[in-house]
Amino acid sequence: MHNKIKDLRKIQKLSQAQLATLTGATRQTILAIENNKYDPSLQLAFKIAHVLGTNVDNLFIYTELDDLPHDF
Amino acid sequence: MHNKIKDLRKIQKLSQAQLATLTGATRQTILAIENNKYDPSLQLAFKIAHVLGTNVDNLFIYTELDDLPHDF
DNA sequence: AATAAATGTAAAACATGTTTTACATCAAGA
DNA sequence: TCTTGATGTAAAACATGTTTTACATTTATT
Repeated sequence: MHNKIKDLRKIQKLSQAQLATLTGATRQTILAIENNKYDPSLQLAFKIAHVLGTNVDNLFIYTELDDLPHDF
Repeated sequence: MHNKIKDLRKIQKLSQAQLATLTGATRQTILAIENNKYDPSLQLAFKIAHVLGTNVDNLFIYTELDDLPHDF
């Protein structure tokens, strides 16, 4: 799983801190998600997509890798 | 947040156990999500949507309530 | 009515996601 | 060059999601 958050955020000229405020999350969370440290919860995914003017299916790219058990 | 999983699962004539197997989750997880005990992870949301022949934005309904802090 | 399959309840252990705090690095502008 | 804003690293505490196990209830089938 990866995502287009950083790209869309920059298009909107938002900082990580601003996106965090707009989504009710913290800057650390936005940072971690942008850098693929982990994936957001479904709720946060919806909020981010909404703020960035898109939807979850467009913002996040589900890869075949995500079908494998997590210890691969 | 709520979802259409139970409805779409029944249309496909799948049991909770079958849907669990097809998505790599357990029956308890499917049960809990169908009954809104909690929301799935983003990965699992994508897998369920895929198995049920739809997408995340269609399968899950994000409500205004989800914008409130969790202690409301 | 009896059996089996499907669904529901419950709780502990574990995995993942989020916040908080603090500090480091990088880039841009004064 | 100094300062500021933005981004990155790190780790502990906490919240949420998932599995495992066991058992109860409902629904369908014979």
